[in-house]
Amino acid sequence: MKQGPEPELRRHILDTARRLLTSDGYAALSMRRIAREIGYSATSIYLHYDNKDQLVHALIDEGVEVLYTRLSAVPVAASPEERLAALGRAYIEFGLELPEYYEIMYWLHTEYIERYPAEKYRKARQNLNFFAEVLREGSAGGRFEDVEPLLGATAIWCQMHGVVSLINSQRVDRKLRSAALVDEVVRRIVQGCLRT
Amino acid sequence: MKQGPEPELRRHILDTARRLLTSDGYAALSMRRIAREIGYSATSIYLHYDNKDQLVHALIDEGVEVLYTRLSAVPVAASPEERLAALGRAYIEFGLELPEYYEIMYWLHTEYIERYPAEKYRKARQNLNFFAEVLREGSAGGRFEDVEPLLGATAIWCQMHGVVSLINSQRVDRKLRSAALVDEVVRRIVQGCLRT
Amino acid sequence: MKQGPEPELRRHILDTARRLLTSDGYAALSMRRIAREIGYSATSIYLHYDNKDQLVHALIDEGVEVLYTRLSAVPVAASPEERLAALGRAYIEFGLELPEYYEIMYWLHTEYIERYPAEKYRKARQNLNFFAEVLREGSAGGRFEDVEPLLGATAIWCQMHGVVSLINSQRVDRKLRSAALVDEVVRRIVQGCLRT
Amino acid sequence: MKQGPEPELRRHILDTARRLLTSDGYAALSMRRIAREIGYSATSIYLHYDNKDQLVHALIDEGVEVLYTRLSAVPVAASPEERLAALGRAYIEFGLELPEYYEIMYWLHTEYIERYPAEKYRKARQNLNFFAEVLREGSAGGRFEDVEPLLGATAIWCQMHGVVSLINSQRVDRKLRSAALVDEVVRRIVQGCLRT
DNA sequence: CATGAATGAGCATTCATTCAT
DNA sequence: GATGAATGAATGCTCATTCAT
Repeated sequence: MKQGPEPELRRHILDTARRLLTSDGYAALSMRRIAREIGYSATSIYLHYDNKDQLVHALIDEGVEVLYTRLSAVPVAASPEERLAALGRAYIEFGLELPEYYEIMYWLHTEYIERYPAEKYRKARQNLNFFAEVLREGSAGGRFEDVEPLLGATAIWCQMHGVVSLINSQRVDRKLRSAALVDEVVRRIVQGCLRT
Repeated sequence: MKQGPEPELRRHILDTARRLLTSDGYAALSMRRIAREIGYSATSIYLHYDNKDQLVHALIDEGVEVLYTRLSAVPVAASPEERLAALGRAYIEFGLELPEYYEIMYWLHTEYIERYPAEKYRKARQNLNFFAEVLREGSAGGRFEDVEPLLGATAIWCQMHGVVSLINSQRVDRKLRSAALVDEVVRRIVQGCLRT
Repeated sequence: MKQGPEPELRRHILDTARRLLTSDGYAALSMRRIAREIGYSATSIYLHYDNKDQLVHALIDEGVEVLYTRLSAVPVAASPEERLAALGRAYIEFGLELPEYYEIMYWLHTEYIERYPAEKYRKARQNLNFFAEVLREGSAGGRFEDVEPLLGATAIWCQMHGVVSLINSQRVDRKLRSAALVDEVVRRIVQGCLRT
Repeated sequence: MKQGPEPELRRHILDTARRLLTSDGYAALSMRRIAREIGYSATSIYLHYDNKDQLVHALIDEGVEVLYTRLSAVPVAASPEERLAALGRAYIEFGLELPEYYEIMYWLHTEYIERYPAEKYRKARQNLNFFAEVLREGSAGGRFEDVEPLLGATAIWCQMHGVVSLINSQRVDRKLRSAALVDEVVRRIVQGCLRT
């Protein structure tokens, strides 16, 4: 990957790529289209990214990074329940507020994931640890059911990813307010952990 | 949409399209590839579907239909909890066993959703009713928390869609067995409904 | 390879390709360029040839075929010397009169040869047999030196290919008449075989 | 052409160009690839060569030069036959041992020949004189047939060029050993000159 | 019912070259 | 001497679609 001291255009490229992806869908993410949009020749993009793969990977990288930053910023809480709720809410809000960052991580077909460097992949998984950790705490404190942390965290991930994914693709009944759905999902995330 | 008296080829087209989609990915879903695969000319497909949109819509229709059939076949159960678990399991199994039916509904949908006829869209929503119904029952019987049924059903949908989606796109840690994750998700679906 | 009953355009394509190759060189042999030249869209060429490789192979095929036809047409002769001279002259004349057929067989880089079907390759070699055969005859009759026929034929091939190649690429001194050079080469071909 | 006081980079450029040409074929001979390979920017090459034409011409120049040096180094011999054989062998060995020097003179030449300066062209012809000279000697001494020296030399050139060309492009039957073919060609070169 | 012929638009990528620094 | 940024043109190839038959 190239890494010049001129990151302006790189930013422009990434932002435009993201905008295109969310506004016009997967098919709009073409080198030519991005170039046209930023008013440069298609060739110019190749001055900053060796090929489309690397550009897409850069997009994914940023998504992973931003999510990590957001989860890191979740303040400590009085109880595991509260912390879990806060983390879940942070994840979901990230997905809803920055769909252009979120969707690139999930919309893109497996083909891009296959070529995604294993090392970065591991970093992406790190975000799950926030959840595994709080499950461990809650479990140790006796408040949460004893469930294998990775398993529990992944199940919670399913809930969070599901709600972000359905809302962003506008599949949720219009009669429902998104905020209400998010609240309910968060409530179910926590309740699903409690010892019965 | 055209509706000739020769449904054999239509079947052949849809099946092939689905097979291509899951075997070779999104990019393989082209009129030409389908035609080549079934041994007909590309033009022939247009005798049965006006354009690619309509073909894709037909694929989605079938997915909705098959899911409906599966959910309808879930037997009555002794308790709302059991019925809910059975319904959830049925949904998830549908998504995992027939990814070629499931993915086209959610993965491709996003690009075709705008052009998807509103009337069919409503029919797709019907599948949510199975879940809203059992929530109503459980709530009436005092076992379930009192939650607005559509809201609760949608939250459950998030859980189911999330797990299907993450497993099928192979994003779940390989250390986890899919079956275990599904069990945990189902468990959390039920527990999320219980009165506390 | 496609093989429709509509060979007109195929002919047009092949002829144009050959003309371009000899007039404007290797780089002019592009699908788009051919298309532009024949007044069709680039896509149309793909209706007749699956890809560029197959088109080029078709060009080579025809060259091999025409050469074979010409060598076959060389009449029987009174002596091996005369037959050898006639064969050599036929080969060289083929190369000089139909450079567009000859050059495609030799100019094109090895990359095309690597993908050339082995079976056709063998057929191309067949043309060497005409020469091996007459060497065998001459040797049996005691007129020619005893040299392994394949070896001798290949050495003669070098002479023929060399003269065609140098004349066609205009490397021969302008003071020399081509006809004189060809005569001299043919003379040397025969004399190189004679028993000393 | 530019002529700076820094010939190191020029050397580096030419060597790399040649290496690329023989290792990865014709298509690899691009300014960008050369630049990448030597670790300089593409622009830098233009400090030493006005354009690709001039670079290629420089490559050809060197080929002509090296061949001249090799032919010059052929020691005097007892007889014209021996000297002719030695010269022929030297030419062929040059072509086979240094294909990166030889091929650029003949393979690429065709596309660049039109723009090759006439003055250099004449120098290239000089190499033919070695052969014309020995023909003259042999003829004077009565051992060789009386053939116009330029004509004879050119005919011999055809033989040498043919064998180098066919072997290097791997068109010779694998059953044949290159060394045997070269021997036979050299033998025929000499025999073709002898008075009968 | 079915097809072959045809096309314009699009794709990712590479190229030789220029120009300001 | 050297470079980064930039570009227009070109490449092989695929696509959805149309139309006359």
